[in-house]
Amino acid sequence: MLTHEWANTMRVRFAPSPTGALHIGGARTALFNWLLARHERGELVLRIEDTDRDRSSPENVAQIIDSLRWLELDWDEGPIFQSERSGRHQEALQALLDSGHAYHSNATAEDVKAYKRRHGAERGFRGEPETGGAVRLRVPEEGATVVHDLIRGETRFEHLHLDDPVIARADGSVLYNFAVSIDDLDARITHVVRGEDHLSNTPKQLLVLEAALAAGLGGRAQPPLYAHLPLLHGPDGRKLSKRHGAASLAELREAGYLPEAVRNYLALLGWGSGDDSTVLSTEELVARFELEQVSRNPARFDEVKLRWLNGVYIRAQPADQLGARLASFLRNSGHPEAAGDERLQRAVEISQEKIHTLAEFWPLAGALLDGLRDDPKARERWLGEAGRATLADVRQALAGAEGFDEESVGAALQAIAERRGLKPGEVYQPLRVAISGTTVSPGIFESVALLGREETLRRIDAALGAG
RNA sequence: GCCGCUAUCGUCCAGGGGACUAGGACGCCGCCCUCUCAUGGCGGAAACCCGGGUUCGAAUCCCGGUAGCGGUACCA
Repeated sequence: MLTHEWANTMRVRFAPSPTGALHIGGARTALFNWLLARHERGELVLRIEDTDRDRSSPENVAQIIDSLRWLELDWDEGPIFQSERSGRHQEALQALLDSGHAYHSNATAEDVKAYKRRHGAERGFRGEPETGGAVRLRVPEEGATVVHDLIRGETRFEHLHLDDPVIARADGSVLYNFAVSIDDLDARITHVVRGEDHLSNTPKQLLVLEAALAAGLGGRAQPPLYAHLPLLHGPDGRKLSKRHGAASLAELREAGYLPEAVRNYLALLGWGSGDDSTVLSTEELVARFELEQVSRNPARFDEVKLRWLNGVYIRAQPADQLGARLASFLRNSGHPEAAGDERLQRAVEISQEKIHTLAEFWPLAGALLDGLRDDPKARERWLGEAGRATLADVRQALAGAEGFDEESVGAALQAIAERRGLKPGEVYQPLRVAISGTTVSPGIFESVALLGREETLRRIDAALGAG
């Protein structure tokens, strides 16, 4: 990775705007910056771009930081709040005004349109210096600004096509393209890694940077190198939004995804490991991550694949760790009593290979911890006359079983199937419905053993008496 | 409209002039395992956007078209 001669350490930044929750796209950008910084032993700066006073809120800031923490991404500096840097911004703005790189302009959006109608649609707006109004950056008439993008190669923007951009409002407050440039300069950022939607902004920022440097701002610093990441889309190919599936990190968390699985999955969106491997620990991701391997194509967020990957991580982790995570998940998702249940750990163990997300645990095994589920179809199908007859046998066998662990339960039930000449399922399904209320549960022997003899018989009796 | 980016299985990622009868993963289909649901194993269907050009040879390089996306704010 090339480093600037003016800096011996790579410095990258993640700069979310607190106008909403942290989106999956934003999280991917954060992750890529984090991976890059860790891979290159560089530094990551967190900056909150809150210059849009109307849409930014402290709640959103807290939410974003909370999401980053949940994803277990850390940073070396910040959060720096852009809004707290207005003094510096004013100073820089004045310097550009003084040096003639910027000028006051009262031109409105309508004036710009009219200008283009006169000069041709492809011709950028150029204003005349006035006494008041907004501040525009003076774009050089000749030449072009070339973005040497680390992912896309060179992209050339002819100055002819660029409007003189407004960099400060009439009230003096600065705008995004200006604040970003000055902040990157001051923070001595060496590499800007962000979404492709910023590619078109880059020449403006480069122009601000050049003007600032020419005006004596920034000391020995130089403009950063840029890398524009392909955008992330929803499953339908359209922009990611709340309308389809989980769109924010918070929703992913509530859906029971594990942060390490989310990191793994997100890393695969727009980046290839180089050797076709898909399951990569965070350590491996850090070791392998290269900006050069980042794809230029937009990617779709596919929750189905995330779910599969999440299942891989769920199965791979130690059962006691999964138990602890499930306890905390249940506590936060409306089942605090189950979180404290001493049988939870065992219930988790017998469910581990059957669930893909933390949220899938409760529907599968919750009946073992609290009460019966209500599934009329299941009762109708399995607790009819034949089912109840079988169940009566099952009751007797279980009541008289030697012990009540998985093995003895299994032995007792198998004996019934043989004696009555039934297929295993014909014995197990009535029992499953009797003890859980539904047709889906962890393994029947394990489930019965977990319930214990007393509770199992109680539930069987209820089923036998019900019809 | 103008400016820009992108284009390989349904999706993600490989392949970057001959090793391509285009590889891996998810998903899908079939079979096996099996007490439900899963897991696991085996097998299968499935793609180089279109048209020109360069070349002995193009998925790969060039041009054009088309499509998708982004920008075009006194938003970020």
